[in-house]
Amino acid sequence: MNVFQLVQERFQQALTKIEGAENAPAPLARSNRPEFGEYQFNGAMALAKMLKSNPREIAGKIVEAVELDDIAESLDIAGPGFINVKLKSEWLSQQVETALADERLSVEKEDEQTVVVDLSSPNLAKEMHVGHLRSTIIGDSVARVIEFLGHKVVRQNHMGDWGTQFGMLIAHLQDKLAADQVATTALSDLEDFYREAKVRFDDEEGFADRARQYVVKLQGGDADCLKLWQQFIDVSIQHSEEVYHKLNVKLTHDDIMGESAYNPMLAGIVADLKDKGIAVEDQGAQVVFLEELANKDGEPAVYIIEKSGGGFLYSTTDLAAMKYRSFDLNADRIIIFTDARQALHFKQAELVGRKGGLIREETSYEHGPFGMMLGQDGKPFKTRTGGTVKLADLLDEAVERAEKLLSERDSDLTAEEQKEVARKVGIGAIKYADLSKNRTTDYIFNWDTMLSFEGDTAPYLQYAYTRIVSIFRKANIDTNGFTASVAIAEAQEKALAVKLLQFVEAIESVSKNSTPHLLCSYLYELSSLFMTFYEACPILKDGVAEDVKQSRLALSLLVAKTLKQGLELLGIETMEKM
RNA sequence: GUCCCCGUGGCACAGCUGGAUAGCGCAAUCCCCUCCUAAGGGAUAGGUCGUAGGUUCGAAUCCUACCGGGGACGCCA
Repeated sequence: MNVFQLVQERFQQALTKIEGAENAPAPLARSNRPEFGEYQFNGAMALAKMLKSNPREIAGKIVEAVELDDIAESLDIAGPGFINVKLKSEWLSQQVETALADERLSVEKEDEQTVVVDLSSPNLAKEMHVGHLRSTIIGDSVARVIEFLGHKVVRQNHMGDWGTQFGMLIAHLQDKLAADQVATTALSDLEDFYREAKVRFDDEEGFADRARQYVVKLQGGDADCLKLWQQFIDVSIQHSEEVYHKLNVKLTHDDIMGESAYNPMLAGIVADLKDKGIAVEDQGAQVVFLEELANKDGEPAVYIIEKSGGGFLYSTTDLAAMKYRSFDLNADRIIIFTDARQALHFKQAELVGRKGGLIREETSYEHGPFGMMLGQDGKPFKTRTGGTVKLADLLDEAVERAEKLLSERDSDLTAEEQKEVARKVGIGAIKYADLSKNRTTDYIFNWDTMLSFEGDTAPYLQYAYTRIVSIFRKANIDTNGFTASVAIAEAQEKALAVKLLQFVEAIESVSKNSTPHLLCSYLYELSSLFMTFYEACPILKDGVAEDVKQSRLALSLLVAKTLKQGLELLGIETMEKM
């Protein structure tokens, strides 16, 4: 049950009964003040203008026409013509009871779509660093949400396993082998190996050309190259999977669909686009000129799909991926999470794909951009020694800090339990710090903010959850199958109930916009309202009437269930004690 | 040069299709643990929403210009 939608539909219906307003929009908003009720209809003002009438008069007509008696206790016209909807406590109580009895917490499934989510996509030539965090966890969360809403989600880890950098690595490895050095040792620290190769690529005469030749050989299926390449891939994938495990991300080996997987399609894509007259040869390379993105002088933008020396680029791979996802996987939506620098690339890719029939008309192609992580100095994030921060190290640090905090406080947890709690808190804090931001711009990485356990953080949400579980434990009541009749009386109870029913609104907007931060803020607000309720409305204390106690227990339990479900959709774990 | 993104209290951020007195967290000051876990609650202080125009009954939100920051723009991904 989506309350927002329900109320909006009722207003929409009401408008059809008013002459001249039959097709008018029905703008509804959530109220920001309790005295204005829970929802407000803002359409009267615009409508009054359209009908050349008085807005408050129009509002009066709408109030008369709208049928909300079953759910609203009052409809007030305020200010220039706002219609404030105050929901009935009895109705809210009943909705809470219904949601509590429903495994899905009253979240209905949507009509099933096939949604391809392209996430994480690390560059396998390097160890995962902090910059890979966003694509991985934002993609993971959005995929979970869409799945929860009843869709078929195909996760695709578009690993960077096929570009120029592998030619570079192979060339370097070849030289090391020729010099009788043990290659497996060299591979054990991929990061160093990559750095060495990169230095040679940038500085050493002739090395870059050799590297490029290796790429062509690799893409052409040369057996020796493939063998060396495989060595890098295996080491690197194993490393990524360790990180995913630590991060509690739902990505498996089966989700890997790296760039190399599209290799057999690349030549065909280019040939097809040439046949259709979309791609042409220019300066030795195969390119598509895009008039749609021309500058003021009429010069079209250029999208290169094959290099002058032969050899394909990530643009070619992305076109192949587009085709595969749209036609073979039958995707209704394709959502790609990468950093914002690639925005133009994906815009161009879509233009080319649409022209060339590489994507079905009904497939939506969406890029979910986000900013890069910067250091305090505003430059790309580095360690004190100048290296990039490894993602695995960041995660370990978070867990260590949580462990330290836990060991400093009184606790009835065993050492083992403490460790587990610290892991969930530490990892949760990092993920939440990132997921709760909507920035498409670059943002400053700060250890202390990211590893804070106070305020608007994951531990705050986890803490709210444990508090509720603790109440039930103390009262010796099983949460499984617990039901009670709910009777909302206090303001804090009502605010909490209203927020609880808005869970579906939150996750639907996450699905629609691919923005998990909306779920973060929802869960934070819910927790915050619970904390207020918890302070103001005693549950187990002496003097609380039995029916009130039962009602408050039910309300609390629905909060716990919503928090647990919501956090799970963010990929953040909960615990019974902390 | 062209295009894209961003500019909200000391810091870090929310503000959905324009709506009623711009929210939240850190940090600051002050309260609250014989009481369901103080990783908490309550209160105070702090903002001409980059600047200037425009559209509108109404603008942080839409439009234009400018300033400032970041990014992308043919053989990296």
